[in-house]
Amino acid sequence: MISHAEENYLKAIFKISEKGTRSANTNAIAAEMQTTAASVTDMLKRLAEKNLIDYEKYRGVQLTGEGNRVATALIRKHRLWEVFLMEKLGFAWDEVHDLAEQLEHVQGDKLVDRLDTFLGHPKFDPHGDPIPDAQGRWSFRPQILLSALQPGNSGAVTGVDDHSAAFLQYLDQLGISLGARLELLERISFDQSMRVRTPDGREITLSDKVGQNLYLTVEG
Amino acid sequence: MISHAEENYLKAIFKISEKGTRSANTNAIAAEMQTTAASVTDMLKRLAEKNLIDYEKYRGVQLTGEGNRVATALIRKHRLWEVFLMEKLGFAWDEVHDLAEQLEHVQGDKLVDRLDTFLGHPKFDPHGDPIPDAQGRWSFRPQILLSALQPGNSGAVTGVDDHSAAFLQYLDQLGISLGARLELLERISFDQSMRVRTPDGREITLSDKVGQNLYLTVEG
DNA sequence: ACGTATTTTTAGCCTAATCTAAAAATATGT
DNA sequence: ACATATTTTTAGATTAGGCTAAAAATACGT
Repeated sequence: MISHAEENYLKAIFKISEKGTRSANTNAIAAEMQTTAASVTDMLKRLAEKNLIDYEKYRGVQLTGEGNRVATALIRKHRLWEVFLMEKLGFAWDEVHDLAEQLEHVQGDKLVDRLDTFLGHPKFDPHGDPIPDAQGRWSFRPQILLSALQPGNSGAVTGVDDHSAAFLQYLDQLGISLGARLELLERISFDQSMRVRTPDGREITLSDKVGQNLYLTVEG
Repeated sequence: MISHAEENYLKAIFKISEKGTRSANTNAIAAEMQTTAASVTDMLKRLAEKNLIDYEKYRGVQLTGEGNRVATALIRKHRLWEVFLMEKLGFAWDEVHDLAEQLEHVQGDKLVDRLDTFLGHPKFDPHGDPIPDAQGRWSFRPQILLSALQPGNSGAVTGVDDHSAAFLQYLDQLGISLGARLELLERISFDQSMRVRTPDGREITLSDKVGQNLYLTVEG
């Protein structure tokens, strides 16, 4: 039996390890979980005891095969519920995260699999993040940051890096949603801001910070 | 803030009070919650402290207005999720209870209301139990037990009293689902068993115990 | 109405998960 | 390489929720 708290720690460790830059050390986990380092140490002992992580004092942690399986299943559930909330219940993409955070802890493999079928086996969630399948396999697609695009080229928005409500609401306000085709017209060398053409033909200016958080897939 | 455990106690107290026969005393609550009387006493103190119940030592409990509101909202969520699981995900009616038991604790009024809209504002759940609306108002419809029906009369199955998987699976096996029209042909005086005609024209025999757990609505 | 049975509460203990403060280990800068 | 800074762990306390065993209150049968 794995508690909700334990599940959340496994997910946090997965996320940190995924980024690869930082090692999954105690402080990083504490920051991700919004808790104290002492609490994290406590929990790491418990997770190691259950063979969900490999843990050596002062040396950071790594998920075991089983820990990875649990974290992957959790992410699958989270992202499938996000799709449900947006596609079926009409929530906006900045509203789904907190609800999915609760729904992902509902137990029942049959539930997840039927939800997956009901939604038509989606491969990506409303933020463009991949949804692992029932066997834990991930989908990939080539995507680059808007800020890495050469002026004159265009692509479809397929993901965001920053998942904050503030960023997502700003994108809504700009009329940019997942799938929107953007053309990079010009890069301003002074502040790295970008002049971009939106799907409806408008020309807008985006800051470099926006460009660093928008993933595009360049067509054919 | 009300914890999951507190919510479950409120729901249990509601259920016991609803039946009316027994008062909501400590032992009844312990039985309903599958726990000990000592644990119940502890919790009752906490719930009284939060003004969710009226509690006098040794004298049983009653929900306050607020306690009733919380319990009603919980039942609303539970039953809406049951409808979702059966109608949208194709679960059988003996499978939905345990999943709904988890889903009902997901917080978010907007979620419930949107789910309600998505499902078309159902008034009854897959077991025929009424679903309170967002204001806590209940739907009623006239229904009587099959065992109280006069031979020669017929009605549509609109509810079950026993919600156990064993009973529901037996009904499935008999080809009796919600909405099925049954005609009571004959009552056997020896053991109170009943000869009944099913929607597909078959004649079957049902025990009195089955008759005591099947609610019918008699048309016109 | 009085002794017995039942119900309910109290008391004391347990586990999971969290916290703060202090100690220990590791990392870093000159 | 050594003093200082940072990170991590330990120690001890807290809260929610649950348990068992014993005590107290209430109910019941004759």
